Amino acid sequence: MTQKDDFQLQGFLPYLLNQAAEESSLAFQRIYKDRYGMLRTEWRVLFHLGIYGTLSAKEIGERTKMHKTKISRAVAKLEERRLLTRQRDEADRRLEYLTLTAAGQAAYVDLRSVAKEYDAGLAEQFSPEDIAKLRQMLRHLARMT
Amino acid sequence: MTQKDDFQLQGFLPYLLNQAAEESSLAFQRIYKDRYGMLRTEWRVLFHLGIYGTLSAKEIGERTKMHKTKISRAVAKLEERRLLTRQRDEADRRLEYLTLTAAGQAAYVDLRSVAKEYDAGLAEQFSPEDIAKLRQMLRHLARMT
DNA sequence: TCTTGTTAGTTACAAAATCAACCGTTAACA
DNA sequence: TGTTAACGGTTGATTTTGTAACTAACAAGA
Repeated sequence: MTQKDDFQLQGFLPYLLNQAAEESSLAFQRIYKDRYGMLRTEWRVLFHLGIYGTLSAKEIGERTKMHKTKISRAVAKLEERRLLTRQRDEADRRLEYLTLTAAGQAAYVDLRSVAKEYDAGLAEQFSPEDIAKLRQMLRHLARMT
Repeated sequence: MTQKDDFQLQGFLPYLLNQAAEESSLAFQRIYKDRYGMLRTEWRVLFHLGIYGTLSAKEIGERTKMHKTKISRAVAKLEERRLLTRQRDEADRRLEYLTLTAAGQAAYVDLRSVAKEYDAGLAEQFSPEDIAKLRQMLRHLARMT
């Protein structure tokens, strides 16, 4: 209970970033979980395919920095639920191209609109300049510059 | 591969925050893991006790927003490694007060100095005003205002 | 051709997180 | 009191993640 030293955990960036990330993901998580039974890994894959169209698992890995086993499992789940299909590349048979089905597209479009609204709700708590600055700094910290 | 729509995942705050949090925790994680075999839950408990002195598990939960089972298991591990001790509250026998041992204090002091340096390394990538603003916004998003 | 190495992706097993049920203790109140 | 609910904390079962080893396919050089 007693203050023992002056280190501020609330100022430590990795901690602060984690808390902010967790808190800010909570309500959105509930939506994709309740509505589609998805995990974080799964909506990420879904969004990448929704945004970029057909991609291989490898390309998704490069873009998300998720480990390949996570992607493999997320893809398997999404395929099982008929939200995406795979197509083997005949020129290089190690590769599989992943594409959303109509149902997958629909799920993506739905969740995308939720995400847009959700993001706007977060952003409106700050001035447009501050939010722009925040995004820029986060991209830099995430090495997504 | 084809651009299919204009939604920017790189602008979606929950995603961006997660990526930044993950990336910025990586090197620090390696240190507490390699040096003390700790998990994220464990260094968080250690830091809270190091900073605030004696706390109950419940108080740690309020401060960290970690689930009580996580705390229970982290505390058990830290006790097992003789980094903290428990003392039952005789007035309310449900409560246990947790305090770092000398070894726990030493681990805390060591990791705190690592954290300070680490944080400084992150912070110096931006101007002091920008970093202050970032911290403030993150605290707000984390509801730690 | 025949290694040897690398790559895309999967699988098996261990470690960790989550969730619900649980125990002992205290509080509320009929 | 006696009974019921709430609380602090733990445990066990299930789910999810992480780590390594694996398969199948391709590539490069001798």
